[in-house]
Amino acid sequence: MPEAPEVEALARALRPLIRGRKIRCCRLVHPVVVPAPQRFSLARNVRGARILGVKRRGKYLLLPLSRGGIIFHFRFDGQLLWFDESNNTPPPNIHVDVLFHLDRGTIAFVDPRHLGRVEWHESPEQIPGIRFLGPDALSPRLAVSTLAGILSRSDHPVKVVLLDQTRIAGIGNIYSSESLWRARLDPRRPANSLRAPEIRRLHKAVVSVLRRALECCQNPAPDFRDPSWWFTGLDRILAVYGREGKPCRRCGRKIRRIAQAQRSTFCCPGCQE
DNA sequence: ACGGAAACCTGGACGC
DNA sequence: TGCGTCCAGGTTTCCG
Repeated sequence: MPEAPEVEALARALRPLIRGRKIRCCRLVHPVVVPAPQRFSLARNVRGARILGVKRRGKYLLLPLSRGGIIFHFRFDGQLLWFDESNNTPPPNIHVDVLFHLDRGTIAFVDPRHLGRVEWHESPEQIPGIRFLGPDALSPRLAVSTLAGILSRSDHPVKVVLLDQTRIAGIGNIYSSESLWRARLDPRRPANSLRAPEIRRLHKAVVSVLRRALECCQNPAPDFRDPSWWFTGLDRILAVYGREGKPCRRCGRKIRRIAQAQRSTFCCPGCQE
C-alpha cells in the first residue's frame, strides 16, 4: 500500500520511538519475507546492534544500525506494529512475519500476503532497488525542469513513467492517478508529448497531491499499536482512485477504469483531455 | 535490449 | 451457505 507520503509519515512517527534503541534479538516467524540469501543470517546480523535512525528512500523504510541496516518494503499489505509492556503480545489473528525485540518494546513486521520484504544489508543504500531510485517525489529538489527531462526521455504513457521508481521514486498507483486527474492530463499520453504548460501542471499536481497525502497521513498520527489503524480513511482525499462509475468531481462525467502496465488507472473521460 | 506478462501470496468482495 | 471468479495501493524475473 504505502507510497512515499505514507512511508514518510511512518518514518517520522517511528523515529522517536526506536532511535537509539538496541536490538536484543530478531525472530523470523515467516521466513519467506526475507530474501533467501540472508534468510538465516538476518537474526545474527542485527542482534545487539543499535538503531541509529529511521530513513525513507522512495517507498523503502531504512533503519541504519551500528552495523549495516535493516530495509523494509511494504509492497501491498506490509505493516508495522509496536508492542511494549502495555500491549505485550500481538493479537492471535495477526500474521506476524518478523519480530525485532528491542531493549524497550518490540517492532513487528506484519503481512498477510507475505509479499513485503525485510532484509539486512551491510550497505543498505547500495542494494539495486534503492541505488537505482530516481529523484524522490517528495523532495523539494524535484524541480519542473527535472520532471521535464524525465518525461522527455520516454514515449511510454505518462502514467507508466510516473510509476517507474528508477525515474521518480515514491509515486504509486494511487497518487499517479490522482496527480494526472488534478493536472487534467490523459494518463495514456506519451510522456514525451507533454508540452511545457502541461508539465508545469503535472509538477504542481504531483507536489500538491503528495503534500496533501502526507498531511493526512500525519493527522491523526500513525498508531503502531493498533493493527486496524494502518492508514485508514485516506480514501476520503481521493478524487478518482477507486471511483469507477462515479461522477467526476470536476465535470460530472463517469470516472473510467483503464488498464495500463497490468495496473488499474482511474481517469475522467471528460476533463482529462 | 526491450516491453509485456507472469510470479510472488492470501484474503476480501461480489455474483450466482 | 458455498463456491467460483475477480481484484488488490509493488517489484523482480522471465520470455519472446
